[in-house]
Amino acid sequence: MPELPEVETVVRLIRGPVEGRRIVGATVHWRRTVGARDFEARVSGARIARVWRRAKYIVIDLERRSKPAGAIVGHLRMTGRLHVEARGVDPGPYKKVELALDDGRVLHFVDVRKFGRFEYVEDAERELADIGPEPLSDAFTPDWFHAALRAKRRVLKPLLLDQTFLAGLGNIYVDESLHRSGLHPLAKSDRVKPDAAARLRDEIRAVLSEAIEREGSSFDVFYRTPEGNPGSYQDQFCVYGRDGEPCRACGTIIERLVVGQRGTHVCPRCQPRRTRR
DNA sequence: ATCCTATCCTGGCTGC
DNA sequence: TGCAGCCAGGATAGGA
Repeated sequence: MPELPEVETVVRLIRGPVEGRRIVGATVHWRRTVGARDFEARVSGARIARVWRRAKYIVIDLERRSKPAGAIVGHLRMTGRLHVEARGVDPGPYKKVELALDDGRVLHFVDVRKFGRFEYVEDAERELADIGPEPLSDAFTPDWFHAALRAKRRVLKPLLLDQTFLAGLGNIYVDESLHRSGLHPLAKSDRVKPDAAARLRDEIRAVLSEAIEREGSSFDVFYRTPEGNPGSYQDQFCVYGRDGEPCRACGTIIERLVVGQRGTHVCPRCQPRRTRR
């Protein structure tokens, strides 16, 4: 659901309203969302220095007296939302945390379910140290990718979903990237040839970039940008959620299977189980 | 090392 | 129409 493009969209739209603001008060409506009992004390009075993204995490760097003072690390999981509203706006029954800002506005963390997290940490870099490279960064080179795939002996799709291997991909964008590269989700990672790895790397970057341009994907009521708008990348889906419909590339009916307990969508013609020749 | 299952949650869908 | 039951999904823990 919220994967890299959706989280990136949230970060970009939250950044303007909150960077530079001071948190003048914190209200926790659901304790498990923030974990620690002292969340309110840790964040109250701090200034928001920077908002950034790592994988699917939203990081809000804090400072006190111009010195780093920990961070808030948020994760939307499936249904979390972050948005800034004028004081007095009721975010509805699923509100979990709210941060009052010094301009009178309020940053809301809302979640229909209770999987999302919005926690204070001393050292965000350390907390996120085990995550793999950012697919849109220069570190994600074809050579690195091919070597990394070969070093693992895993089924391709679950490996791509593994955040310690590569950051930010979720069910939707993995299915789309695999389709565009002509690779089957059940392929073994160590059997992916250098040119196929390079192709997959390019398609991952293209899919993510295009999805960011379109402010992510919305196909149910859950994901909305902080401004309340749906994304539009769902209109570009080639396979995700299209089982039973014809492949846009070849007309073959898209199939749904389960890989690593995840609903998985493939075109059996574009993504042959065994590599041709 | 890798894989599999359960857990957390709730709205929405399916089938009777 | 009403309702029970199932499913989706990201991350993580624990077991095989």
